[in-house]
Amino acid sequence: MDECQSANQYARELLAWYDKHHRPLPWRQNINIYHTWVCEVMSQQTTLAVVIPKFSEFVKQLPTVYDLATCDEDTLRQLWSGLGYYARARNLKKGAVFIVEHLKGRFPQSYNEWLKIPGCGLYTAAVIASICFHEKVACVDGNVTRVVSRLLALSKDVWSSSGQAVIRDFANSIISAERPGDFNQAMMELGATVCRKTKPLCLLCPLRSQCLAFEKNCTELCPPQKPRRDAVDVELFALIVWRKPTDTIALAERTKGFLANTVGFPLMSKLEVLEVKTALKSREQLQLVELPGAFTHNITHHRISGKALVVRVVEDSNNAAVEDFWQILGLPQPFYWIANQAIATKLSTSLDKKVVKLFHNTLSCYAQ
DNA sequence: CAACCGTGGCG
DNA sequence: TCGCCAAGGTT
Repeated sequence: MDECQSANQYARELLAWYDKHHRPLPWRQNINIYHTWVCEVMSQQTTLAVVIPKFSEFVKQLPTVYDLATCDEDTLRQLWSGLGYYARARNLKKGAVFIVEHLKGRFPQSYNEWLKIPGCGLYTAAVIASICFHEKVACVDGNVTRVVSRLLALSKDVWSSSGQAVIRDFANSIISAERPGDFNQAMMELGATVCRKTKPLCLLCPLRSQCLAFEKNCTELCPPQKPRRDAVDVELFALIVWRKPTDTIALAERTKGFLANTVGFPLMSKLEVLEVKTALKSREQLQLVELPGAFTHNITHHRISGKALVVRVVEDSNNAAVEDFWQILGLPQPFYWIANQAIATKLSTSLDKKVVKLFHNTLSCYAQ
């Protein structure tokens, strides 16, 4: 029963600290399964400061799982704009549709059931199950990994799947049976505010007396740095197909490469730009202009230097020429004509917003 | 299992 | 300014 005693001590100290010091996050006001699900998916791989306003707007516009399941894609994109990893938003909606269509709108009630929901992995299922259903299952995120690796003075291999299993097993061995949800949130809160990656505030830590890394004075080595890919430079071109007479612009659902499955300007390599130029030689009604200026944009480990090309459709009567051109180049389908004035409200990704800014800057230059 | 994917904020 | 990073999941 030694193990039980010490486990209780971890949880007891941690929860006492949490009760006193936790931050008042909007989704903690009162427990709501839908809110918990949305905020946890939103919070994946991002920072809470960014999530908080986005979360509030999201649940204001889509207050229930029914609203999410039936919302249009454009609304979803706008609500997710700025959060990145758009597959999370698509999966969230997929999950809502699944819950409405196959579960009669009744949320899954357990860890194992939540694991079946799209975009819901070990972490998210554990958080939801513990907070909403008091299931005794520990979540493991970057914070929990850091806290546990220090408690146990683990200075290597905590990020691999086997290492994560070790972290998870330990967290499960000390989780509070009475308040599993608060325990999980407390571990993350401790990692975020006290047991920080750099300059941890050990003197304020409720688990200090049980922390091996503190005892050995090796918190800087625990956990080891996450392995990262080397940065890669990429040159990218965005295609702005512009029907000048009607002042409309083509946006497409990109199907591959960067920002796949999002709507915006077709993106291409320098090589593909050459194909565009060749295709345009025999089409006098389409004029190609490279916009002055450039933009930079990072996507994971890619350092993108981008330029924008305008394909100007001179005569509006010639819609067929564009269709033809689009198909020959294998540009992403389907594509839509959007009024130039409304274009900013239709774009969701940060990269597309940079592109359109370049375009509008140029237009205003010519107007003067 | 390693690689992949977006973004805004911060030191 | 710029590299690093943050409440992961999918393939």
